[in-house]
Amino acid sequence: MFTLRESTITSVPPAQLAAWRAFLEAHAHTTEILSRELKAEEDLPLSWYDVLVHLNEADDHQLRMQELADRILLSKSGLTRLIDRMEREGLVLRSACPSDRRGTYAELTPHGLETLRRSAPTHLRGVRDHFASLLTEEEAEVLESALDRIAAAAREAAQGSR
Amino acid sequence: MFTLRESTITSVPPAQLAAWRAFLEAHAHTTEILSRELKAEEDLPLSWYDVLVHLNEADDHQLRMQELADRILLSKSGLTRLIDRMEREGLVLRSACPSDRRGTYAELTPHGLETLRRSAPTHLRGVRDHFASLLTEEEAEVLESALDRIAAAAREAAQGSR
DNA sequence: CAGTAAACATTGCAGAGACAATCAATCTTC
DNA sequence: GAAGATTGATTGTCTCTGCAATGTTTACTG
Repeated sequence: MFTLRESTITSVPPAQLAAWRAFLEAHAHTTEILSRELKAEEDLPLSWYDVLVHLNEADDHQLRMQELADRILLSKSGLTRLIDRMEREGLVLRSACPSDRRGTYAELTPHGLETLRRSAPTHLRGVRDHFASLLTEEEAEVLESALDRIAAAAREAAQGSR
Repeated sequence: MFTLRESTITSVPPAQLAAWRAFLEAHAHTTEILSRELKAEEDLPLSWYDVLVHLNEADDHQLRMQELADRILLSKSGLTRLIDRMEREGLVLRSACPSDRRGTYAELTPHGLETLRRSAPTHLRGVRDHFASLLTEEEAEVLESALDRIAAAAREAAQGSR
């Protein structure tokens, strides 16, 4: 009889499984805290901050909706609504893409830039206090390279199923 | 003049900031993929799987609502609705706590246990393929200890604000 | 160059979660 | 041991998100 317990077939080594669980816990807790702090101190949702950061890093402070959705890891429709809300508050604006009339740019406004500059210290302090300062230099390097590898693999795998 | 740029005051070292970004990316992509795979192959939401795992690990296959909510990192009301849905499908059931009549247990049913056993290989394979197999033994150990530390600190910090 | 296919963004809809208010039971304290 | 505070869970309501369908524009193909 070829009786094997399922757990034998698809097991994950204990150290790796523990790493996976720690990964989930750490993410849930840290993002929760950073989100609360940003909301409490700057009245800014973390998702808005994320949009501001990515637009600020882009050429001309603008990005195509599709591209921005990919970068902040949100669905297209999710981004449409998010930009709706932020546009209502004057943090971003939509502009037509001249070369492709289907396309739309989301663009940072001066008010959006100012909001980002005002909020960044709060967020960066949070990242430092709740994440960066708890890592040694060596650990940070290991995390970065290992997690980059994982993110890259996942991005490719996701591409296939989309 | 004591003019310091804000970024000087609250900066995060590049290696740590890169680690933070890789952390966010890796989490978003891997959970997305695992969730899709579990949904596609077992028609089970990841949040349901998570409940099944934690109940399975608990004594008598049951946990107080509060305790379960803490473990799966969900709000109390969120868990109430989640257990509603799972109870409707017969995967769990509610039972009264004998010692405290305010309390409610969520308890694994045989069908729930069977569903867990059926789904576990899919999930574990996903964790292995998209996470564990991409780490060396040393990396896994570093991740576990570093992320445990971060999770523990965040848990304490969150406790204060609740 | 006509006709189909693909890409971009938005909209309708429904699922899922958080917060605050509520109800019931237990604990505290005088 | 009664009044008030606290705890456990649920419910009402609102926000956010994803999926599928839609309208519009562009790209491909015979």
